[in-house]
Amino acid sequence: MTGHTQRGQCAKRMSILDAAADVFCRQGFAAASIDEIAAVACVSRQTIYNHYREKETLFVAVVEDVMNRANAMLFSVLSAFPDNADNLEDDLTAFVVRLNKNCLCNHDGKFLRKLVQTEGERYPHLFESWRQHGPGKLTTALSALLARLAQKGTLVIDDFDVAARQFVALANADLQMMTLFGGIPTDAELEKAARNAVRTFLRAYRQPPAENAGAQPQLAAVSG
Amino acid sequence: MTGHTQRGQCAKRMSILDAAADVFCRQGFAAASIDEIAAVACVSRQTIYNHYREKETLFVAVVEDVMNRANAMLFSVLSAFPDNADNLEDDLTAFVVRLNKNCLCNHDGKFLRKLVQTEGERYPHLFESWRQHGPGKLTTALSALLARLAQKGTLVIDDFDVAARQFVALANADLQMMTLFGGIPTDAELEKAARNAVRTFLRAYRQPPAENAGAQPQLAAVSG
DNA sequence: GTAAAACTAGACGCCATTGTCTAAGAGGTC
DNA sequence: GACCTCTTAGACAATGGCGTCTAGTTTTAC
Repeated sequence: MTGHTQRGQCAKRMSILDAAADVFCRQGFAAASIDEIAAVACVSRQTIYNHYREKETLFVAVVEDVMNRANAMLFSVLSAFPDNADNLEDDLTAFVVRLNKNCLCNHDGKFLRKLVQTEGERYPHLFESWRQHGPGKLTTALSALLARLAQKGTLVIDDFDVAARQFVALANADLQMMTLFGGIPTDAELEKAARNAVRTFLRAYRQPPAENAGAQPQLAAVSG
Repeated sequence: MTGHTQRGQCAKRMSILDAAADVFCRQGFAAASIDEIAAVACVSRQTIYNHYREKETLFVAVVEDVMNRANAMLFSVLSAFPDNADNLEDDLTAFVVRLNKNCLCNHDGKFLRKLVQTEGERYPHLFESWRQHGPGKLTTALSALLARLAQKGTLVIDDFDVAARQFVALANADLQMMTLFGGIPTDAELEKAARNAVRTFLRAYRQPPAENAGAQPQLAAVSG
């Protein structure tokens, strides 16, 4: 009965979710029509209503689906944060490239950002979840990872949360304009943007080479 | 005939524009209804159709109105960019506070950002104009202003455009999350965010003091 | 005061969309 | 082949918004 019929159903469900994500992202919730979603998904309109009772249910399902994918990807990228300090600039640059490419500048990232800004006030719980598991998690995790580097004496950081936010901000500095209107950066642009970001970040936070010998430089100025 | 009737008409027009900006910003173009705009503006629906032929005309008028205000404000803020290098940290911090408060975190800034992201692909010319006179202008102008500081030997910058983008990115690093979901930062938060941004920017770009003179390595002045 | 212009309130037709319903087809298992 | 479930295409009522029109009221100009 159920069980093997599931494959077909599952395929339909995914097809619908993908199509709906596409249309919702382009049109926004209000302007997106079920008919268009059905057409894009190559599925009858009734099938959509069978799986998801109404438009809003579908919308919530789409968001959760995209969020799950994005969270998994973010976790995966974060787990490859450089651990040792030789070649820190190159390693951090590669990390930023992966972060931008797979989390912030890809389809899902664009969708979630757009969505939160447009429908965030109307669906607060949805936004809350994104905030905690998306960028919130990113900042928290990065903060811990930077702390690890600082503990090794590679970086000098007074406020890890601030540094984490600045790291992300710098990583996006060159791409923000492009991603804002939907452009997808090339590999070369990603590389260059990441290099710029990391250089500036390291200039600001890198442990300066011990000038006098065992001088502990820069006693981590006051945290705000 | 015309001329003095303008006052009443003009008041109505502005009232409509304000109300429409409010509703369009909250609901998005598709979900915004003329009836609601009329109600918010305390004006009959027909009056709206008298002034602006149809919904899209009204929308374009609103965007242009907000853009003009925002451009004027941006110009005003930019013209107060610090010129001399004594007290650079404090002066830059005050500048960033003004920039964030009056250009990026205020109603108009929020509206334009939201708008571009939601309707930008549907109204490309509108977006183009914003891009040139809004953030595009900001980056270009900042780039020139930073060059002026660099020429005085205060800052060491290899790529002014990159530095300008990073300056803006850092200025927003701590506020992005908040402004994303519509929150308006308090004065204290603005101050702190600006201070963090400027400190990191200066650590990365400030001319290092001559090393072998009376050098404390990098005073990174902690001021309050 | 009078005439013209602007504003209001409401009714109206039109169209797109949502969500339901029905009859028929496709695909699988027993 | 019989049966069951999922799917499809299309018809359907209901809703709501847009834009027009009309009749009546207020404001402004002279």
